Amino acid sequence: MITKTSLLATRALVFLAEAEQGVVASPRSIAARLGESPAYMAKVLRSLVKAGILRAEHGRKGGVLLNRRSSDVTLLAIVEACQGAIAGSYCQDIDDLRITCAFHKAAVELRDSVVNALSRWTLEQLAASPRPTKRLPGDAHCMMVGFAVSIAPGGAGTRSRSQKRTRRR
Amino acid sequence: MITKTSLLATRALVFLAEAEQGVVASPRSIAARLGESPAYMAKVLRSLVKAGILRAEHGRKGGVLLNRRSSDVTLLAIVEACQGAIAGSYCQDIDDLRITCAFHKAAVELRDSVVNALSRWTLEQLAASPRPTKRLPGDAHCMMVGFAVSIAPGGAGTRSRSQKRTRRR
DNA sequence: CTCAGACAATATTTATCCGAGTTAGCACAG
DNA sequence: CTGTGCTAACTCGGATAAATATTGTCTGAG
Repeated sequence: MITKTSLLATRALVFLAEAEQGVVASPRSIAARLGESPAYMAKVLRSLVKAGILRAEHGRKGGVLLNRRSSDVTLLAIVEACQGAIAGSYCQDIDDLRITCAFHKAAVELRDSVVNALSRWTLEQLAASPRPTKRLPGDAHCMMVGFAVSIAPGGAGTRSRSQKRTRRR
Repeated sequence: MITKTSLLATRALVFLAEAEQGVVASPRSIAARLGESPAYMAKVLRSLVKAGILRAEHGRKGGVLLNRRSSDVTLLAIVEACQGAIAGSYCQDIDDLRITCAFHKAAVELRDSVVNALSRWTLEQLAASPRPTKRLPGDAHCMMVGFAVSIAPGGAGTRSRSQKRTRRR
């Protein structure tokens, strides 16, 4: 539902939101800080620039920085920047729901639920509490911190490939 | 979000709900009626049997029939039968949300939104209004009727392969 | 450093196929 | 009328294949 790309984008944005205002960070430094692949990070950040969430600075000391206040960036905007628009409907968009099948109505309701849930959260809120406040029970890990857990349906916890390859600091 | 497999399962179940009570239908006949591939239909129906939504009858005149009242079958159960459990959370399941990061809280809220939206709809409701009541505007098509539309993010309408190959009646 | 892709690797979804087993229908011999 | 054998139509549990999507890398130009 939320892809690994969207999660990485969120983590990068939280990192930038926590940084000093106006600080320009390069994809390489963000990737190093988060323990992820620089090439992949660059790609993800590009889609955030394209969506207007980030602004890029060219040149030798270039990189990216937040283009809006973190209170103005919703989780919906982040997810849509990475995954594209939340599916409109499972029938084509039709204004008058009275004439559609019941399944269409259910699909619209589902989409609205997802959009509402994602819209309620902002980058500011995510950055205010970016990590667990205590040690998680058992061998649970927090994905915002960097141990990837499979989020496939019925997901079993596994290390992502990038985790295996990229040395964490 | 809702895969093509889940959609096909829903269409098959609506078909069975509309049929007479207790009627056993074979995958081949359901596939023919819905204009889909018999082999794929058989596979989809097997997962519904496994989930207890349908019951199978062996033998020459075998097939499937509803195992519960249609008012007791939720859209959530159908989707989970096909796609697996709606992702628990993007961190491992943790009861005490007070100690998790904000993103975890958002993820749990998102999952709950999806589960709630899907739980609100039953097979009975979907079967009560299985088709649009009027001709849809433009060249829009209803997926419950059988013209597949791409539901990928930013989806553009396309014919599914099975639609191209299987002659509709 | 960014950018815009192209490309590659991996994973998931869609779809088919197969052998073993179950059940019913039918032809035929007795 | 009964028993037998064959055939056909089904289920089941996977394995396999094709198509699509996601993750991740690379390159040249700026």
